[in-house]
Amino acid sequence: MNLSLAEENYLKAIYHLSAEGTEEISTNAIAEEMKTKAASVSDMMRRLSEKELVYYKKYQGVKISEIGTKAALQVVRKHRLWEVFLVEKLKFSWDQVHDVAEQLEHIKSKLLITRLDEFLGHPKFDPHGDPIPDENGEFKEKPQIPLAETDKQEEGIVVAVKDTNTLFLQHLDKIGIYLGAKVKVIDKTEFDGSMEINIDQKNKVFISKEVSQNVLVTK
Amino acid sequence: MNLSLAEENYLKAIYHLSAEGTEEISTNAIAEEMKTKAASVSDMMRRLSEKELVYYKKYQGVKISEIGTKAALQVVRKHRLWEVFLVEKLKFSWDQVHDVAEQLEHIKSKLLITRLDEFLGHPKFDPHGDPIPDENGEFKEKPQIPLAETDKQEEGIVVAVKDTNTLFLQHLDKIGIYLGAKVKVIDKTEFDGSMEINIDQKNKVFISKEVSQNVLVTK
DNA sequence: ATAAATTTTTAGATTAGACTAAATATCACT
DNA sequence: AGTGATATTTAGTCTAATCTAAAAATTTAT
Repeated sequence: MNLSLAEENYLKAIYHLSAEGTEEISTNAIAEEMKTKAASVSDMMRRLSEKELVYYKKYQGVKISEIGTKAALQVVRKHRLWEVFLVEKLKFSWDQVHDVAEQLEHIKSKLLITRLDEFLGHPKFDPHGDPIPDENGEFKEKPQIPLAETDKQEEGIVVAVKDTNTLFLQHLDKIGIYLGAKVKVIDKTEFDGSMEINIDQKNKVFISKEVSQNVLVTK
Repeated sequence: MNLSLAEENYLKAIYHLSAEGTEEISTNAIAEEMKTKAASVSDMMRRLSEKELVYYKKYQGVKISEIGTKAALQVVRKHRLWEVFLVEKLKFSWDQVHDVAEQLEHIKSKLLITRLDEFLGHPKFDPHGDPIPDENGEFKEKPQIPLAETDKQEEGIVVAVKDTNTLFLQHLDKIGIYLGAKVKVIDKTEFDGSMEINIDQKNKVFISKEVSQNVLVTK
């Protein structure tokens, strides 16, 4: 199936919205995600529906189809492989990769992705800790829990962030939290949700609830 | 200046047509190069002219401007850097790179190109032997002469091809001619322009005039 | 259960880019 | 210089994607 850039972006948005909960996605939710207007979304849903990439009944929201999911996963795969390339080979920092990967994910070439995947050594996770689907769209999640839910004295490896907002990522850089960092909860304050943690058995830092809820770790 | 994909492609085409001879490019020549119709070209020339990327007088052909040249050279730079990446890092063959580089050249990110250039070790020539312009659009040609004009007993290194047609490149692969091959003219036949050459002091092959005119060498 | 608020869809315009057919310029030749 | 051939431009459509404003459906709240 040959999809336009806009179609790929809509599918990806719907896929992501589906992933985080409900199955039936509202027109407004998509409009917000895509930073466009509801009218444009309605229109596109009609077209995607004709191509059987989504199930769509007027006023009843939309649900991504099997083929739609396949297509979305291929875009996600490309996006995340490029992110690995940008960070590992071209030394981009966390907050620089997104916009560029957003463009690169639409390059159409099977061979390119096969070779890129090989070149990078078949990575299973991108620099934010998100899993990279394989050629068939299969992937497995790392079990991830918010740092906020980690108990005192417990340790974990930072594997992902929930919020990928640039300001947040820059804040993490500043504190010294990075992907793969080993963190240990030293102290937790119940009333404001803040905590004191130890990074790589070196730096001790205080982090707010906002931070601890958005940093995901594995044991 | 923010250019659309179509605008970039037109500028590149005009730039390439300018490079090989005349300054005033005809509407039809551009239409042929772009595999589109003359009417579409007229339309685009009007728009590029408004943006001062080309000088255009109705019925008098078009000439690329300074800013137009700068823009075209940046696209060429990106195209050729990506070609180096595809061939050297991802093991693409000569004839596989073009279509993909054609897409990659439109990715917009200054940082990406700076870093890619570094990663590749600031290459000066692409895999076809064509020079890669630097950030300012500067580059220098290797002195290149068609193999056809090389005298008997003379040697040269294959540095470029004139024709980048897929069938031609595949033919070269088959014969055993590649970029960087050391060739020596063993015999030349005047009446049909064919010649017998020696590749890397090993294989002896016969090549037609069509081939010898399109393979470029340096001494 | 009905009115008010909200969400979603439709209708109608707009823009970039391409196309065909028709009109107009230029060129080439006697 | 005039005419036929060729090249180029204009005019008018088309499609994908977007938008605003208006209409219609659904949800919420009294």
